[in-house]
Amino acid sequence: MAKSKSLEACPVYKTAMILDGKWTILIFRDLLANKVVRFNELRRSLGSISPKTLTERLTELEDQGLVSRKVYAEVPPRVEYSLTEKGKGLSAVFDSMAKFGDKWLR
Amino acid sequence: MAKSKSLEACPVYKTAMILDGKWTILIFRDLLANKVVRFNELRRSLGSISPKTLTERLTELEDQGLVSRKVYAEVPPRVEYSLTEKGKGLSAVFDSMAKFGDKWLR
DNA sequence: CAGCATCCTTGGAGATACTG
DNA sequence: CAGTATCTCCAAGGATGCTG
Repeated sequence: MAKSKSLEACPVYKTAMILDGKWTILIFRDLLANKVVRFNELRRSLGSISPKTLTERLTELEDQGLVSRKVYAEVPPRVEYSLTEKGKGLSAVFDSMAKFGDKWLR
Repeated sequence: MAKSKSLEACPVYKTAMILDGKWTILIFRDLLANKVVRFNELRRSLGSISPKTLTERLTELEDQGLVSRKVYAEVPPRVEYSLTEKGKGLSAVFDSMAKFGDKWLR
């Protein structure tokens, strides 16, 4: 979903832009289910995502304040991802989507 | 958002697939606001969508049973689009997205 | 009016190899 | 382990002209 000018005012549209991307909702799903996840852990649970794409999505989500990234100064490196309060705010959206899906899709 | 195998079971994911596409949520927005809309009317209110794309989206939505298409045997032709009950079922999703947007975005 | 047929462009994502 | 750097590709959309 590419950006559309003139709609940056619509809260529904802005929320939709957050959820855009082939893997985004799956990342949220994992982060909602597990409080804290590491990079390769997330990568494995998503299945076939490339590291480039995962990094891109996570960086975007972090820049939007939806995901927090904690780096531990260890060897080997450890990085943990989790949802911020803002990110957790999306759970209501997911709930309503689940309800719709359960009722109308298959 | 391209399809991902193995997730056709997740109701959230399936709902997200419905909403995918650059113009889809905007089309729903118009159809939720106005009970009935004609092709060029929709086209104008969306702004810069190409007729090809609008036809594609509407056909998809019709195939999914979300939008109903009524053709009147008149000259010039008149075609009216509106939401089905299933389509209206998405309003709860839009509501929760609006709430999130209002609270967290801007 | 409501599309359809064509051609073209773009960027999101995949694959793979490499590094601090 | 957690990424970065490249290269490649395809499908979603855009632009435009035509038609029943």
